[in-house]
Amino acid sequence: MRNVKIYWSSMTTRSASSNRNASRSRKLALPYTTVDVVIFTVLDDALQVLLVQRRGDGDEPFPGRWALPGGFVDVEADSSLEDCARRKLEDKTGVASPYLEQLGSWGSSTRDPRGWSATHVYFTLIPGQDVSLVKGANAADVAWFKVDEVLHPRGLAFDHDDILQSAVERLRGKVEYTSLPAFLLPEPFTLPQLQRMYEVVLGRPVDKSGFRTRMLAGRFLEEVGYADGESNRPAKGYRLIDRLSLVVFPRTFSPRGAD
Amino acid sequence: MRNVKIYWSSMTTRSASSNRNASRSRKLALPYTTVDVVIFTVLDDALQVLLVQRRGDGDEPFPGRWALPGGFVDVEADSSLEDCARRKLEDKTGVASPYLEQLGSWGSSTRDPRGWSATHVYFTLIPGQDVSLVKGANAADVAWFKVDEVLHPRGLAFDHDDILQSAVERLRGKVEYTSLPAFLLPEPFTLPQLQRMYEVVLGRPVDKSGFRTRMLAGRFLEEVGYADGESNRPAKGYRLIDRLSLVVFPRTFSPRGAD
DNA sequence: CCAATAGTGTCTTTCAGACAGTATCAC
DNA sequence: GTGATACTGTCTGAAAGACACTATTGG
Repeated sequence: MRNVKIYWSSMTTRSASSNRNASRSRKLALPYTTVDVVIFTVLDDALQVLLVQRRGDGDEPFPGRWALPGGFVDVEADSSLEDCARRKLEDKTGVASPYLEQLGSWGSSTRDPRGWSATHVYFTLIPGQDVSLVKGANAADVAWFKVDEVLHPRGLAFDHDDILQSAVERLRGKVEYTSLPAFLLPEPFTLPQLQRMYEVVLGRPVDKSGFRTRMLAGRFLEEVGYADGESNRPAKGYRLIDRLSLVVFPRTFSPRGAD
Repeated sequence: MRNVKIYWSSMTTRSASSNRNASRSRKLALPYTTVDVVIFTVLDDALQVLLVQRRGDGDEPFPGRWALPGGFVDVEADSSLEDCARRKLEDKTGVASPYLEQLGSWGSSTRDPRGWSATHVYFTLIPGQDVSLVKGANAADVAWFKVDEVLHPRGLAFDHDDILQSAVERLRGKVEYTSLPAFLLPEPFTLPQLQRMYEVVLGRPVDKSGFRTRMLAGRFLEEVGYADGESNRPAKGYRLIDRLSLVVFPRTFSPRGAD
């Protein structure tokens, strides 16, 4: 025998102030709304993440600390959350990545010292080579960091350690059964290169034969000439048939149900 | 050769107004922040979702239309997004469901006619029996609906059709390889009952033998006596060892890689 | 005995994992 | 030829799918 409130509790409270279209001058305090982007790449055979150093002066929280790129939603400029995320990604990297996935949202009264805030987090994978140029042409406050070194010891601004942790788990999880790592390579790429991406992200070797079978069975790659080899047998070049969508394999790479 | 902005664009704009802890009286407009909950159950051998009818009077948008339960984050009362979702769930159902998963967030300038808004969506599964009492004790504006009938024709308020669609896809997807449907049953339950939950959600029959092997191999159930049968062999009763966490099976139920 | 549902055994097919073998380049 | 890397073939073992079989209740 429980009781049930009939109307939306907050809704009711809110409409009691009887201003419908006014988005300013209200009674109820609104949380801050931000968007952050976790940008992964593989450089130097290591999984890396793009971080931005917060300003050391002024009155902003976490001065001088490194953080995920992101910021407040701009009601005038951003038409949607994904739109906002895409712009932040392009601002920092110059890359208009087609693949952008929502990771989740984090919101609480304590995560930002300025007040109640909620952030919508997206993540993406981009080819590292494309961006190194940008980084070189810039100052020290945008940089790639090896994920493992960022996570211990933890030290990012806000709750970005938690967010990054989640992103890495999601990434490693999905790599087991999707074609995600293909987004880490510039096209055209070879199967051995792609295999390397899987190995770097997963942190373990992958069998060559099984790997090739799987990739080709996925029907998401199309041949496009040969890569110019170094001094051995040249590998076939491939590119994604559809650079937007992800292929899901029917099984994971190695069933971990070993007990 | 791309260019890179050094500072967070929105952040900069914002701090230019030079008020750090003030959460009111600013220049920048803030989006509305809401939380919605997709509450699933199985009743009458059908997957159902809890909906709330919006008020027909007043100046609120989508009067009289059905919507997912949810509403504005209350900065005073809610300490976090999940906290907020849990309260809304309990308000509507009286159930303090241990399992609550974040589905994603939807935010844009157009989804709410009152202005830029972003909603954080959670979803949960609860035993239908527990709640039917509550519904009986109440008026007509909280009710269960068969998911299939809600989705076509679509007709929910806001973008709740899209959200529900996503929730159903996520649910069906995860049911293939997790123990999710166990949350649809009151404890103790039997394996045949659990199998039924899988079949209802997936919309197809599941092999008995394989099903039992899988569930028992998952080591997430513990025996607890026998169910009092009707007029045939009584089944063993089980309950979840850990009512909070989900078990992930190494493979999906039926590899859909059939082309 | 029968009906009905719970639970098990067994065969087959499929497929990942392992690894050995072959192919094609530079020198 | 050698060395190096790309690519393929084959065997094996584990597990899912299908389905027949046994078990335990009430009447």
